[in-house]
Amino acid sequence: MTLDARQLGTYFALMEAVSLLQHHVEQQLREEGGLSSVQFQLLARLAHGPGALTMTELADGVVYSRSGLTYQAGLLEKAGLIERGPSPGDERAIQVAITQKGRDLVEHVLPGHAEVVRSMLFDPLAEADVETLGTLMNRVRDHMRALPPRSAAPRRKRSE
Amino acid sequence: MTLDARQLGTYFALMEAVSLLQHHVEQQLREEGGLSSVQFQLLARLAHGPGALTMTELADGVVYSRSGLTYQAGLLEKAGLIERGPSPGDERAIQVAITQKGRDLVEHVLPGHAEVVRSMLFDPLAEADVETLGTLMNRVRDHMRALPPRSAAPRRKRSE
DNA sequence: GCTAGTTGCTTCGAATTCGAATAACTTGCT
DNA sequence: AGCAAGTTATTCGAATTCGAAGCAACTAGC
Repeated sequence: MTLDARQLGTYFALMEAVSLLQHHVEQQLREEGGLSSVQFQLLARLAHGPGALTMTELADGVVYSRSGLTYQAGLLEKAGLIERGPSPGDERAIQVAITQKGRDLVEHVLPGHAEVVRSMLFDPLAEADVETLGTLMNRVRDHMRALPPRSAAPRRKRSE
Repeated sequence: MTLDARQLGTYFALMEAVSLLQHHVEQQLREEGGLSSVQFQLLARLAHGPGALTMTELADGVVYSRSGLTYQAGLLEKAGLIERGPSPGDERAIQVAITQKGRDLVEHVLPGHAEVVRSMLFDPLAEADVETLGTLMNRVRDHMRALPPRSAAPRRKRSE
């Protein structure tokens, strides 16, 4: 089963565009905030969310390995942007919370970040296109999230 | 200038979906061919193109740093999947060509690769959606490629 | 044909990433 | 209770990445 020409073209355009966008976003964040893209995503998730999250919840949101998250959390904590504390319910879990300094930094780089995304991604799209793209990618994203984890799906309790 | 809610939702869905897809593709390539995503892209580009490419041409296509490409080309050559030779016109350029073994490997992992992309990305999309997505992303990609290069940093005075 | 500047690639060091192994804790089963 | 199995986070080593510096070859100007 192979992909037809149209699918291939769509696939390549999608991956290349995102790759280019990622690259530019990375540079903007580095220049204006000294942050990597991953660090910004972590901070933004913490800043936007209601309260503290555990390491696992954070990793799930960013598609990151746990060990990589430990490393980044160490850097962010050393920089005073987040704080780690024990979790009330579960002794082995860690609650990660953003500090005021972290919030300030996110606020500081956010305009530039938004500007890069706007000028690169949304500039060539009409308003209706943005909605269309959003609808499609939300559908795709939800579909991907619902797929069984690749390779040897550990048996889960029956559907819930 | 900030992004509105619809733009944000579109942006997040796009990045997350591609991230998930990347992750699964990476696993499939590793399992079935012992290749990283980057290595596969390089081989695929060489296999599909007309003939040999220079290192720079290869790097441009994959948005990779030159030094990273040198490293990967070294690995691929050691594995016998590509060959590096002098370039006719320019003594300092390197012509990179794929070997038969490289072609065979690409052919071997291609079906699985296509299957992952199909089941994750195209499964939830109707035919018309694929065309729509392709049209939009091609437009975005072309727009991004046409933007002034990121490296032209106007102000470089922060010497710290 | 010489010298300065540019281009193509590689080498080097530092930072980041992942997976496997480990430690601490929780849950389930008998 | 007590032991086995699962979960959560970290540490460790190996692989990969990037940018800066270095080298060799080309180009332009004199």
